Amino acid sequence: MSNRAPRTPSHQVREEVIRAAIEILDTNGPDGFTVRAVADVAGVASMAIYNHFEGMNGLLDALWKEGFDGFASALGTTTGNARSDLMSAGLNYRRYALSHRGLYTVMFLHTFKHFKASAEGDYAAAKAFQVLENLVRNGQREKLIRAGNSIDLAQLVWSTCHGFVALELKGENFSTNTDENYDALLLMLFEGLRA
Amino acid sequence: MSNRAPRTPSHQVREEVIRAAIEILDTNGPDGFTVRAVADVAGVASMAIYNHFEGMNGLLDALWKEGFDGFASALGTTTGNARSDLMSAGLNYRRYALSHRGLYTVMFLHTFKHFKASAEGDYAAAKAFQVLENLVRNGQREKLIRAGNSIDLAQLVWSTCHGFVALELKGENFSTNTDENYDALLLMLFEGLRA
DNA sequence: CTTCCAATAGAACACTGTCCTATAGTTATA
DNA sequence: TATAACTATAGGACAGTGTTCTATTGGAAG
Repeated sequence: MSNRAPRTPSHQVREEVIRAAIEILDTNGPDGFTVRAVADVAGVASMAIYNHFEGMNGLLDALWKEGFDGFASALGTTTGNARSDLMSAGLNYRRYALSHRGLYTVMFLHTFKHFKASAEGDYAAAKAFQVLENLVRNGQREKLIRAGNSIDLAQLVWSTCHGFVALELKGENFSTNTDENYDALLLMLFEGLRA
Repeated sequence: MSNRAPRTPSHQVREEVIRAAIEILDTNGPDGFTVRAVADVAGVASMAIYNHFEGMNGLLDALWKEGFDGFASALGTTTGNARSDLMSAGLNYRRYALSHRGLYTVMFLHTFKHFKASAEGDYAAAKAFQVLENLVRNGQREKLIRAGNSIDLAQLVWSTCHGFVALELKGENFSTNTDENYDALLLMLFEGLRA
């Protein structure tokens, strides 16, 4: 007879590992995020992380890519109205970050040991940024945002949203009514960038 | 005869350790930041970090406090003119962060394993935030900033500056002329918050 | 039914934070 | 000055890290 743990079908291992990794990061942050812990939660042998990814680094890169792809989707829900698209992008930025703490941690909040995003990872990040830049350009076309380098302006939007969310997730938020204050941040942003 | 390393005088050990810790964080970030590495760079036995601090956590807490104290000083250079005080606080925010990468990393950018700031650490952070809040209040008194909860408004200022700096230090800056774009960020901020 | 891929268990390595012990340099006190 | 108290040092130990290697065996394809 066999004492072995039941074998996870090959085609499920990868997604199980990613699901477990996100679960750990969502719940505990980077602290308990180890190869062995991820494998345990996934119900999979540690070696799976080396066979299906390239170790911890490869797993992080997969999370990075998944994170930025989802981020681009969350920001890019266009309705045609430039103003509401910009506003909802701002709101969705925070919404995505709060509902995907783990992925946002990998993308923006934590420096994982030895981790460096791959070329595809950088590309995914650049594509997410491009979504934002397009929104800015649409806003400029509609005279909602002032003229100027759209990359620079998009960077300002990104910085502003990220700063708020980063401090909120780190617990460095001294504001009491955080939701309303984020609305105020977005209004401030559009007021400060208007044509 | 003795093969031992020369002994560091007691009253110098603490500052040597802190100096070494900052040096490592400034140069390599959190990656090579280990008890043994800090001790080596400081020219001190590893045990010093346990005798003079409470291990790695205590060292991080000391850096946290030093960082926020310096931060408060950097932001709080008041000249009497509310407008220029606000503007220079914004500029000094980034200047401090860039010239104290290591401390800024401890304060805002990295989640160190098991680290939780002490009560005194939190107090130092709150005091630094208060400096910002006072600047906002002065701005409100001078009708440079709109009425409203000064804590919430200060949080917006902090978020905005932090977001830009965090992305810049993380290398997620797509803008070309970063210095000018930060100036634009501050102008956007004051435009968006004006009375 | 046989073959072959891959998921498993388990050991091993260097490196991490942490703690313990023993030694010896430094300082303070008698 | 001589003794005592303090503390910086060396070095080992432990449980966890990421990583790699081996051997076994479940399960799917032929």
